[in-house]
Amino acid sequence: MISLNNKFEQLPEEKQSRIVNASISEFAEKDYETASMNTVVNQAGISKGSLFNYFKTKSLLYDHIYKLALGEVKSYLRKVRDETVDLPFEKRLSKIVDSGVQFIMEHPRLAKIYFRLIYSADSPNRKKIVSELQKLSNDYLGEIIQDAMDQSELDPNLNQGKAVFFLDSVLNRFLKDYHEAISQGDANQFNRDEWVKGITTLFTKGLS
Amino acid sequence: MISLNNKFEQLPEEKQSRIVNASISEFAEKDYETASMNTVVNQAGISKGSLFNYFKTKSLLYDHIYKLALGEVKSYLRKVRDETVDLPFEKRLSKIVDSGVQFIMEHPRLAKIYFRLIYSADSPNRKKIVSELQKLSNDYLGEIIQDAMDQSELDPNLNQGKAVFFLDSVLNRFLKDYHEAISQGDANQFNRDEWVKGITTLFTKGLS
DNA sequence: TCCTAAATTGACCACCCGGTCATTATATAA
DNA sequence: TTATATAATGACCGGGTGGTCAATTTAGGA
Repeated sequence: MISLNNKFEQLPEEKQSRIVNASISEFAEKDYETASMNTVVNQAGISKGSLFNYFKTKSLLYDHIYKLALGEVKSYLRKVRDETVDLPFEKRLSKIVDSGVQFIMEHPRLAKIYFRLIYSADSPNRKKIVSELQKLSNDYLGEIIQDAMDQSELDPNLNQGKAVFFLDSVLNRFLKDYHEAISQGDANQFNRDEWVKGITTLFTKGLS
Repeated sequence: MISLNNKFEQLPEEKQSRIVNASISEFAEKDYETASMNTVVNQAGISKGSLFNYFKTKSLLYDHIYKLALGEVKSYLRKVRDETVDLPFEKRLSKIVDSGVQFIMEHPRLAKIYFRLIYSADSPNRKKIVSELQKLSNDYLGEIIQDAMDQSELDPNLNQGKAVFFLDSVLNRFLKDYHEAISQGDANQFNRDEWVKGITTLFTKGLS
């Protein structure tokens, strides 16, 4: 039952990674409709027929890449969650932001695909993908907020869903701006520590 | 010196609005690269040659539409700002959200172009446009927060820039989700009043 | 070494794109 | 009514797209 039809997975790893690499670059640079299979094959150094032999359609190639990106994101989230279970809320939040920033710096192209997917984008399975990501984020941030409530670092009676929504909004926006700043060269107009302190204060005491 | 070269503006209004209408639909439905001039001319009921006579390039047509959309947004913002100058922060915030929701319902296609532009999008002058929008929003929300600080509804010592960033993040995210929910039919999972109360509380007292 | 089965190739297909421009239709003034 | 200037048309162009498939190269067992 293992690997029925994916000829791609049978390929030597070096060739696989050439293809994956070229695909990531292309889907990071252009949105789904505009990304070109011709560019991918040229950059990967294989023939067009081969690519369409490995992936029957453009949509299936995109699927492969997106799942790969999502897997990376998930493992990052899991790692930071597990590494911070017994830290106080503020420290935890700080680590989350740090690891987000780190992910962006280590995988700028995957980050671009991620943001392209979340905001706008008419990718093949957009609705399904976005709701999957939504759930992922909800579970993840929900857990962290719940922990903070259990430890009485946040009001135990607060509306968890709303808190998650606020946190998610601000986090995503920060990371998106950060990513954009980096990919335009003029990075570190962002003081990360100060920013983290700001959002923690917002959550625990408000702005007043 | 008035209207040197724009043959478009000389057209009878009915024809203009047919073209504008078709263009808005197309740019709302597809992103810039994918949007088709052929679709526009067919939907507008004019010939291709004519459209390219009125607008020399696709990019110039997009410019026209985008400026039109931005004008509508601005007038909305101005209106709600002026109508709420002497209301308390919470009421003011509530009105802002309301007017955002109202705009989305009255101009769903313009809203779609707006969101497409802000997030992702490889539109011709993206960088310039986005920074213009950023400035608009900063000035607008900055003014409202400054007023609240002056009235001691918010801490007079708080970092205004940061406050604007938080508010902008949450507002935009809310409106984006709201817009998406509406355009998928399953609206009003959103309790607007409760949501407004939530964000006001967050800003004035935090979540704890 | 030869034969065969599988992997790889790139010319080719139908289609669509933004943009052009010679031709045609329309409005206006004489 | 006719001559002329202006507006509108759509066939056409070069180029790019996702996808196909007959022909070729490659690999491995006998």
